[in-house]
Amino acid sequence: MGRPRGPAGGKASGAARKPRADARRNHDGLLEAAKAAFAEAGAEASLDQIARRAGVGIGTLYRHFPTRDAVVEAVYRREVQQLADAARRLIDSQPPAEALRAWMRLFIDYIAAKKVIAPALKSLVGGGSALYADSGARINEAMELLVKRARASGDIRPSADSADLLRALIGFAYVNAGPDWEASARRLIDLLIDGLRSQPGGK
Amino acid sequence: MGRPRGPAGGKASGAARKPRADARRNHDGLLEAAKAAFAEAGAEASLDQIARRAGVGIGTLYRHFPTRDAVVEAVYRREVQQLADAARRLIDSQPPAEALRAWMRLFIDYIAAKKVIAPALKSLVGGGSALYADSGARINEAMELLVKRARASGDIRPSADSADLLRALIGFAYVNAGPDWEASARRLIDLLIDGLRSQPGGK
DNA sequence: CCCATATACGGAGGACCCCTCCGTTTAGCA
DNA sequence: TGCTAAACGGAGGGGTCCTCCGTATATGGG
Repeated sequence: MGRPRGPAGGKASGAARKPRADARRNHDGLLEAAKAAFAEAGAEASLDQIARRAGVGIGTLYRHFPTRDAVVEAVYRREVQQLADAARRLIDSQPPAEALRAWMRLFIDYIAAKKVIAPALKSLVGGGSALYADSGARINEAMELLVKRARASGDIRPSADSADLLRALIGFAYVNAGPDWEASARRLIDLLIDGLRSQPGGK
Repeated sequence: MGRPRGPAGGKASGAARKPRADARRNHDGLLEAAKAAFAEAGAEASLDQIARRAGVGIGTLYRHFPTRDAVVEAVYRREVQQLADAARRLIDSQPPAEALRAWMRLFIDYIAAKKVIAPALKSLVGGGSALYADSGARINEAMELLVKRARASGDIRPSADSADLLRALIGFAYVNAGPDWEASARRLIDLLIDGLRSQPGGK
């Protein structure tokens, strides 16, 4: 049958075709619209509305993002990356336990600014869809790095577990309503840090 | 004109009529069906299905419970009451800080058994509908009682705040997925207690 | 016992949501 | 420029929550 004649050209396998220009444009537009919609309406924002806002059909949205979770994940991948990077910065600029505290506070600030991130993280620590695995892993690594350093330096008890702390942090952040929730979360972080500094079961 | 002739009789205002027998029957049946449905399918169980299961129309369900939250609230009011009562029992049987720890663990056990309770409590600590106010208040009181005693006895730091701790507890409970979540929640409770026993900011 | 009427019932239907499917349009290589 | 693979878009199916209103019935005074 001869070689294929279409623009698909050769490249049997391996490098995928470069996406079409309109596809890329729509992809970006959808992300922008989703980001805005989530910030306004929380993670419950309707996908139909997001598509309309981006000026594309709902079908287009679903081709780019197979499920609503995929939209959320895509929107916040970048934010999560920033959060993870911050951990490395903090660890270089202050004592391990303080870096841990500072990062946890930063985490809370992030949730406050973009509430959508919380459900995404919940699925990390829980049984949610595997789509969040990537972002989740980054956060996990950041937390683990901070905890390891603090443990190694003797700042916190040796039994400190990074997964536990992450759960706690997500929990604090999840209860994100009421005028006082941010302050409350910060107090709770301080309480955890104090607990970590004391001896287990000690007075 | 004259005075009303129907069975409504006089009683212009004040004591409401006794509800009709069929109404009471349906109310109970709906609660039973809802309890079962929530236990099986979690808090997301469909109201249409609950109505069908109870053998009544969806309209009947909505007359008895104006919103889905009202159904959840009604179902779990009793469980919440038990939890609140447990606080009083615990406080009489062990030292204040230990009573606090034991109650927090009990709370986690409750969530594990009936996941539906969690969203209800979230709305307490957050901005949810006022329908949960009643159950929420009971839990709040229980926590406050425990914290006050422990503070008064000097077991925990004077700055301990019961609302903060309740937030934390709800947060731990909310992240209720993964095989390890209960154990993790218990470790975190211990960590909080250790923090509460230490001096703020102290080593 | 009967019957008038307040009370309760039930489900069709509206508004919204998520997601699928497929006929139509278009970008971009040859 | 022509043609084909890629991308588009929205109708529509199945689901949810909740409202509305015509119909049925429990109940207590006469």
